[in-house]
Amino acid sequence: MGASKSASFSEKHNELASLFKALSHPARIAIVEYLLSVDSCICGDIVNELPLAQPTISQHLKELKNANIIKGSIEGTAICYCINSETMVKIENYFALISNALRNKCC
Amino acid sequence: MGASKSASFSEKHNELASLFKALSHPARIAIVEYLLSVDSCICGDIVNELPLAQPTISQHLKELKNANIIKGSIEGTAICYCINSETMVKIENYFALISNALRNKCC
DNA sequence: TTATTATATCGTAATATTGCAATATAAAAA
DNA sequence: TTTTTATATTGCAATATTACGATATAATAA
Repeated sequence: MGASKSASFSEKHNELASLFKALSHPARIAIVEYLLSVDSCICGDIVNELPLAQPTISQHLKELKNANIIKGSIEGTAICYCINSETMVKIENYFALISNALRNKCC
Repeated sequence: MGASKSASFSEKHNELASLFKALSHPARIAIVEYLLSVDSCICGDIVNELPLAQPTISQHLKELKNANIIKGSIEGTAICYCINSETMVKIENYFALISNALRNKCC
């Protein structure tokens, strides 16, 4: 048989896994960090920042958008992408919870 | 052509992506949360906790171990797995950094 | 020694991801 | 309108992941 027994797992576990999957490619990490590094959200030059062809970047942006990690809004001809801080805080809180739980452990 | 242009990206971006890739499957999230839920690290019963065959779980454990998300030590016949809190704190700090950077943004 | 028990590895089929050329779409500029 | 510019979609080849049966390994129990 093959991939994806996701139906066997809880909604919560699947959602978390999807979030991390969106961040599981160096190009997508690079996009997130690039969006963090620029002052405003006025983008449209992500294609020139990465060593990938335009369709590939478009695909990565789509995955980040589907995972709610970035938001995109039409700005004339270009599309303005920026990071969805809500999602970032959500992930931060998850790990805060984890490392808090770990503080009461031996190991 | 096909997958993985990872050589084109920075070491840092590849490392982060690998970490998130290790967490990008619901079974591996379930393993992490199970390890968090048990009091001690005495495990060996992860196989009974998940709806997957033993070789599949062994494979997932290997990936989590390779990513330094869990640690395993031999405990007689069984192997005792537990979460590597250092790595968890590392990820937590990364997102703290991100949401901190986002506080100075408009969007 | 011979079970038994727990985990790992191998081999392989099913499926998913990645990357890009070609092409489509859609808005602004000429 | 036609051209230009920016982004999205399609189709497909290369590659990676997922899952598991069969089997190997390694430690303890009988």
